Amino acid sequence: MSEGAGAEVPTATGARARQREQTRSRLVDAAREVFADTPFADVRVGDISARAGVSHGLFYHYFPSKQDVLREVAAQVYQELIESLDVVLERGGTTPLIDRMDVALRRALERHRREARLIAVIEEVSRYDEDVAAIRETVQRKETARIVTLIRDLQRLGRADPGLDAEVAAAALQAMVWELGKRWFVLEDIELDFDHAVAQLARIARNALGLTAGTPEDSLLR
Amino acid sequence: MSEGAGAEVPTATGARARQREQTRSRLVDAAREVFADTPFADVRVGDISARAGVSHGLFYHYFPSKQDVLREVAAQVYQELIESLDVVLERGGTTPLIDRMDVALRRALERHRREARLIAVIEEVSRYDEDVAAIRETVQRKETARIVTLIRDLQRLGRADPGLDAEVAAAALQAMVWELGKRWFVLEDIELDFDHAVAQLARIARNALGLTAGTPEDSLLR
Amino acid sequence: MSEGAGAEVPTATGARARQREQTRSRLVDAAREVFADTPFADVRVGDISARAGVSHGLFYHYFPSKQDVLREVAAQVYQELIESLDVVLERGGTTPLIDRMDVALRRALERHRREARLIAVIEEVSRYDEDVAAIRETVQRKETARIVTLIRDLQRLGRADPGLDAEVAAAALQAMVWELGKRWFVLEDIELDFDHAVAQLARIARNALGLTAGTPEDSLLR
Amino acid sequence: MSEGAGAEVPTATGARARQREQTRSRLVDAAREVFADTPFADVRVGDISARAGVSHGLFYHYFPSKQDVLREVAAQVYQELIESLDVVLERGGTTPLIDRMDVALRRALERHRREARLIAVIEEVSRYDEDVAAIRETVQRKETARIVTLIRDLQRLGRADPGLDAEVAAAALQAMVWELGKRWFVLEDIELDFDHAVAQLARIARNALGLTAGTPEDSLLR
DNA sequence: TATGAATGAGCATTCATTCAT
DNA sequence: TATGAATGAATGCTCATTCAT
Repeated sequence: MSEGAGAEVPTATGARARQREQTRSRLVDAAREVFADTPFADVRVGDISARAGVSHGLFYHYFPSKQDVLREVAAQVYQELIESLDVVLERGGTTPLIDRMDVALRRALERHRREARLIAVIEEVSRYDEDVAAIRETVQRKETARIVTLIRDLQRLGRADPGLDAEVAAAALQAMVWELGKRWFVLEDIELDFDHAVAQLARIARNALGLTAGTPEDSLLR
Repeated sequence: MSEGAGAEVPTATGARARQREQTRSRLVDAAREVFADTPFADVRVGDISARAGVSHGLFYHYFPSKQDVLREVAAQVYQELIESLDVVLERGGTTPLIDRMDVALRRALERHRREARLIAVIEEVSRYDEDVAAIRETVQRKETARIVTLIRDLQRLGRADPGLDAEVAAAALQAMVWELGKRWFVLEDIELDFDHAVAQLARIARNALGLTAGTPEDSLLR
Repeated sequence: MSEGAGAEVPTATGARARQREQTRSRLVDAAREVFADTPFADVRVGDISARAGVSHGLFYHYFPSKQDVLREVAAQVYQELIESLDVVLERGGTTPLIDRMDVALRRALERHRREARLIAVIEEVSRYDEDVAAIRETVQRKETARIVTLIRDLQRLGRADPGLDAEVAAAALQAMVWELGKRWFVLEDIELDFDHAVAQLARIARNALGLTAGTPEDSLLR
Repeated sequence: MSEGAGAEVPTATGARARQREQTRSRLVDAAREVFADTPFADVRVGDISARAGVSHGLFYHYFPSKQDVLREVAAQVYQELIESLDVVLERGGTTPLIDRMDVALRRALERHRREARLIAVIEEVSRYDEDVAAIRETVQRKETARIVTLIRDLQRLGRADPGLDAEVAAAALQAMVWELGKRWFVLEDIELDFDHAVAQLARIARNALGLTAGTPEDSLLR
């Protein structure tokens, strides 16, 4: 055999670790699906383990409780959320300053369309679970901060209404998107063509900030 | 009949009915308090009857289940919500057209400040209880319709951005208020001076709709 | 009807209270039986409620947990134990001083014969349940104190070995009885004729204390 | 065979056996510690293997169940117990007959002081585990028998109360020691100076048996 | 021999709901 | 109408035990 005998133990360990990681993700993935489908309080641990295809008891080798998986799911979902905005909103990105709000809006709504149900559950639980609350708050604050920076940059360039309190404006725009996401994709109160709605929201946002049209040189402003 | 005069029966019945009504509202009030304090799933029927000062079993003389009281509470809260806006937004009111958005915004936020926790619970439950969902949807649609009308009136008078889809704009502004209410008063992510925030939000809303300043005759536009 | 109408409410309440008390005792009695038969850790709440002939859930209307019924049982058993000795050992009783040890010994062993299994369980649980421990300790200390008094009285009259530390001697005699009770009636290591054994133990106890034979006047010593 | 010389196999096997024995005692030692600390029913196999520093599963290579280690522990503890008395009580020992009871008492109490918690657990379990019961019974019977012999020897020499049934007296004295041991060292009801208590118990025992003082020749009586 | 992932049975506990009084 | 005792279904969680590696 060409593989050294000593290598076997680490390999075995590696296999174990891999196996462990796999089972764990299977549980988290199952939890994501279940949480998206069922009111949090009605989710039984058995639903999750069943969907993951493992025994009931095994759940407890990986998570101490139902709330704990949700924490993991929340972290995951929010991570994805912020990553998808980071690219657009980060200073020094490739999107022209003046267009960033538009692009971010579309990205955010796309993401909400996909994860709206989970987001709603996370928000619900964050009302009484401190850990989940902390995760939610951290991510939302980070997102708000990005928007605040964008608005201030625009104000500094004379492109946005200087009378706006950037903090309030950022919170307001963010709130608009999150709540619309919920009504549109979870509560399904609203029926709109996606592209039309995004275009309109972009217009509303631009109006709200008092954005003035860009000039050719704007592409240089990052 | 050996029992007292026939006249007594209606009186007795009246007393009964009054008593009944009283107990019923005591239960609803107790429920409002409990729901505002406790995650819906954790509320036990016993909590409500205990707070109402009646026996556990009596609850079931009035409501078939926990969800049913919530329906009643939801109807109540939403009724109050819409009434407080109706005065402002109804056509033919005394508030000048151009100022209605401002006033409505303030009113709405005041109401949310007071009932934010209940609103959050109702929204949560409406995700899986059709009846509550129907109540919520009806009221919100009514509110949206009012805003749509206002925006269209403003557009017709050449005071608002004619490029806006009034439906989308109305939904967006409404979403902004409801979500800010939750973050501000329930999740307590946001700390803002109430008057400053209201003024800023009014400015944002005006910008968003592209409202142009009013002229003296505007006070005639209702 | 000769009974006043007003009397009905208290009667009804009385009936309720009686009913409640009855159910409670049924549970306690059932618990006594079960605990005597089954290792404490193996007792399921369901065993108790089943033997009491009530539903599983009803148990929890009366006791917060299995340990709590045991506390009640312990209190009961120990109360009976001490009462059966009190009559003999209390100063001013009718039993001549010199005979008290004999009588007490017989009484105690009779009681142990009847309740040995429960006593063993209580002792076991008192190793890790503070409340049960407190009950056991209180009663045993009281019993020891009685014996100490008896020995001191005998020493004062010159009837018992003055070189004995009454505290140690009392503890030793008490220990002898309790442990023999367990080996004889629970572990069933020992097979003895009851009366013969009691007579022998009385002789051993008298020897141990160095009791000198009584004179006719002794019947006056109480 | 490509693996080393044949001589290695026995050596390897020897090493294996040594290793096996080592792991086994590590488990037994760990069990002793755990059982002394934790109510038997609350001891999990995992506690023992964890304290032994081996994996959970490995436990089952050595013992079929928790009860089985306890059997081993019980055997060990009781073996130590009887050995420490054998030296004193065995006929033909070096201790003068008349002093044996004293010495045995002290030895026994020293042993109990050290192992009281384990003894209590073993006794508890022996109430429902036949194997443990057998171990306990065997040792205690052996101990009783030694005392019976001693008492009979003393009676034969006219040194002890001839009216005593040696069987009952032996059981009574043994019971006294075991139970005092538990109350003193496990339940901690009693607080006594060790030497004082031992001296007193010796006096009580001597009284109980009616032992008369020895003469110089007694040292010859063995 | 050693590991620890996986299984599944078992029990305590809670609580909505009913019903005799 | 009002009470609260009684029911029983539902589910979270633990842990002994097995087994693939």
